[in-house]
Amino acid sequence: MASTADLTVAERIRSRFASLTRAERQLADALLASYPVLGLDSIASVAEASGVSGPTVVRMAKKLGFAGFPELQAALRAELEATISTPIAKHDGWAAEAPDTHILNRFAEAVMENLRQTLARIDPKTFDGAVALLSDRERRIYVVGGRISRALADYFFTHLQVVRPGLTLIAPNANTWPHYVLNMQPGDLLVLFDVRRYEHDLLRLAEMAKAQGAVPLVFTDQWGSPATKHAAHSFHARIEAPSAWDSSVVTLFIVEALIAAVQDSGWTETRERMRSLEALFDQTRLFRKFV
Amino acid sequence: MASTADLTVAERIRSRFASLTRAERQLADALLASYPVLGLDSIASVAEASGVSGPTVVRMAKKLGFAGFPELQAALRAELEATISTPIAKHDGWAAEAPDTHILNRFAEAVMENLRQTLARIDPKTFDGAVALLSDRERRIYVVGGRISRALADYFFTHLQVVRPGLTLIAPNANTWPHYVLNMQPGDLLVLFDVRRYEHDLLRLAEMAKAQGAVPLVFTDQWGSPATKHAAHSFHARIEAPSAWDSSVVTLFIVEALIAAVQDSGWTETRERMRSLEALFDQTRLFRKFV
DNA sequence: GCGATTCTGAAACGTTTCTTTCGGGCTCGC
DNA sequence: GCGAGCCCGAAAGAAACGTTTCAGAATCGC
Repeated sequence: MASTADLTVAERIRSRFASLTRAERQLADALLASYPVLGLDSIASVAEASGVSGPTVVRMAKKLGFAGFPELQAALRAELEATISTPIAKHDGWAAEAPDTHILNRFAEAVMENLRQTLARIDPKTFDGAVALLSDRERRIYVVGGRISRALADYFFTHLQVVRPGLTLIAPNANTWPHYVLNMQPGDLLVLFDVRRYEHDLLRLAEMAKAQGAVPLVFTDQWGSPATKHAAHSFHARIEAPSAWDSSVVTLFIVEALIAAVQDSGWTETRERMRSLEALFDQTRLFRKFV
Repeated sequence: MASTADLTVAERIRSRFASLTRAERQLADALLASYPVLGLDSIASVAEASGVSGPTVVRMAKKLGFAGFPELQAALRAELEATISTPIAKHDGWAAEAPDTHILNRFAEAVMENLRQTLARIDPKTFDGAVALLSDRERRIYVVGGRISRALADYFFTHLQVVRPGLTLIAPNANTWPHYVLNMQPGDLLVLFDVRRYEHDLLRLAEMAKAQGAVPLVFTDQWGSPATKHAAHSFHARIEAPSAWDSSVVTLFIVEALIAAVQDSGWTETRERMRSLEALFDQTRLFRKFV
């Protein structure tokens, strides 16, 4: 059956339509009419939906070159997968002069796959919900991270601080955390970065904050920090990498996208704040004018 | 079950993710990663593909509000039928349930384009050269970043510190920088993060360090920090984003790939160091054992 | 630390599904 | 009109599938 190996099920049906019997044509019509979903159902369902008997379904599957009906279904699933989720990590995006096995290209492949799968998991409602919370100027925002994710927390804090007031970066030392909780008002946000290995203190902090009426918002990995149990919203970034460590690239992506969205939601204010910031920089002559 | 009756399977998974167990999360992740095709396969296949057991699949189906796995499959087929008529997401890898114009998808497009173009520009020789320098245990390494890129410098420092000794994170305050320069030996590395707007002090630091015999290594954007003039190697990450700020995602990508490469170059030593680190963590009981 | 609780997969079980058999029914040619 | 040959589905048999049970393992709370 090598000749038909790479044809789709639909193509096989059409090409052999002439040699099909009456009942088989009736079945073929039904399959093509609601393609490919009907073919993914059981034989009994397919048979009933197309008004033929079970054996007819099996016979046609064999006529089309399959060993049996399950093999036809497998072919349908394979088609579907190819149609729906073509990997974005096409090789054209790679460092062309390095071999495929170079760490750069292996890493690129992993990161693109992480991004693709993470996007498939993000619920836009979660995203928009988080944006709404972060945009609410009435709420203070506390930001905290773990050992590795502290840099991400720092990044988040630095950027959002430009967009809006009322931010606090919680110090790394867990001993001081109760002090922050003491100041939290109901409705305040606790933005918490926690990727494996999850830190117990962060879970405690989330619990304490929640008890105080604060709203936890968690950035974590695909497995999920235990703190997500208490979270109003949580973001799960896929972090796999060809390395002894996990990749934070996708988490950073989410952070940046969130900040961009918050910034959009109050753009006139943000613009004003950025202008003020520019003026302050000019005064301190911290930066060169331009390059 | 009326409340969840009209949710998609994907939505049900996401909304109940927090209440899933470890194995169930692993399964949920796999299902969403190749959604919806994987879920249309048999329990045995799903279980194997996601590395869990059959019973786990059944249990999760029930947790999601279905009578059993077949009912979940039926729901998937129904979804597929409903969406199959609409043109399938051309932009594979996007958040399929959000419109193309949603900030998430616009950001994803920008980041992937950044990654592609950056990879096309990276010379593997530069990369390998930097790896060789960073792997040389004879050289001390000083790490410094600008206002925004400080978080990246921090991240770089934290990870490389596990891989090898001899790292110093330079404090943000430029006043103290001459002290560090004073201690630099010829051959030492200065890893410098500088994206626009380029900071004059960082340029000065690079000049001073070079005069002392140190070797500057610069992470910057596509336009290039002025400090690249003095650099032994420089990495230009493309940083465009649909936002008022630049994206650091690709820079972080290069950082992680570099660290992975350095780690590979001295894996036996790295492994030993990581074990020691584990032991230290165990002693301080800073982390929970696992998920 | 040490029980109580929860989680998890191997194995057994019952069910559904797929396949084959086989005889009635239909078509077509003469 | 009549028989040969093909088509078709009911029913039985075979295989795969989904489900439940249960005991070991991991985790949690004290």
